[in-house]
Amino acid sequence: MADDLRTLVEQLKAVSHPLRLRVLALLEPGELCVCQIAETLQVPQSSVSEALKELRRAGFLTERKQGRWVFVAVVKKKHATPLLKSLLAQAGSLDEVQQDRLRAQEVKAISIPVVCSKVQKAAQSDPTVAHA
Amino acid sequence: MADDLRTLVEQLKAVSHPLRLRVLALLEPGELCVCQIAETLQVPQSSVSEALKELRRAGFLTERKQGRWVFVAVVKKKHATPLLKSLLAQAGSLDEVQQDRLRAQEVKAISIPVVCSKVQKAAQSDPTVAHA
DNA sequence: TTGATTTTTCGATAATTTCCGATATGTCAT
DNA sequence: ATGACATATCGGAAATTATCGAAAAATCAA
Repeated sequence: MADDLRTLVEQLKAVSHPLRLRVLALLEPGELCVCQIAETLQVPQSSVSEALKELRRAGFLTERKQGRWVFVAVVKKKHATPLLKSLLAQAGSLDEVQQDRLRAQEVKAISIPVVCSKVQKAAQSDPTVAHA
Repeated sequence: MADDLRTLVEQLKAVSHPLRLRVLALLEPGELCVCQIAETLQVPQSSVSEALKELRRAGFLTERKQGRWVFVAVVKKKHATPLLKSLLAQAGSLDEVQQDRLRAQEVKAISIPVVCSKVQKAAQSDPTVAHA
């Protein structure tokens, strides 16, 4: 999939960004929907959406639409380049990533509609800080 | 060496750039001096120097000063992260990289002082095109 | 249909990066 | 010391990217 230099550079650019790398690493254990990611990482939902767009363009993600929400996941190992695999391995051992994953567990314990509305309200009300 | 997310992102940024990635891949087979790289890739010497600075900051290169010139090489496998290794493996199979390496062979057949003066003259005279 | 809900896209500013000629630094030879 | 040469750094204009609120699009439910 990275059969020329430009493509490889684009893939690297996709992950050389804190949020995008966190999102990719967050998804490794299993799929999440957009609002779950936003809530887990405490960032605006539109930022998550744009991060996902880049990761998709790079070929790192797959999508599954279920009703109104979109679940994203890392491509299966079969389709992952060696580079992606070792990137995930290396990222997976980082504290910050492990904490994100713990947080995702908590978020997954809440029903998706509740998480989504939480994210939406956080956007409306308070800028910078994340609700109460 | 990449024990936190920010560090890993910095390393990825270092290689998510066509020239920097080409330089890194070019050095895998063995050390070269700055002017050899500039001549091989047909880019201004200052651009090479800045590319090397980033790659060094990321911890990918080692340096050896010999007289007026500086030889750079990729760190030994012992000190390379898995990520760096698979990056080099993947880059090494790209056509563009292989062509660069062939060109480096030709450049290495010329004595270094001659190569260096060539690079220097190319800078003075003709912009964009590479002399006659 | 309308309204509610989730995600994407747009818009516009700010911040960062790229690029390369010109200049500075450092090193050798004399 | 001086000059020649290799590399590094600077300056600053142009291009790219980041960020996130606001608006649009898409989907479901009634």
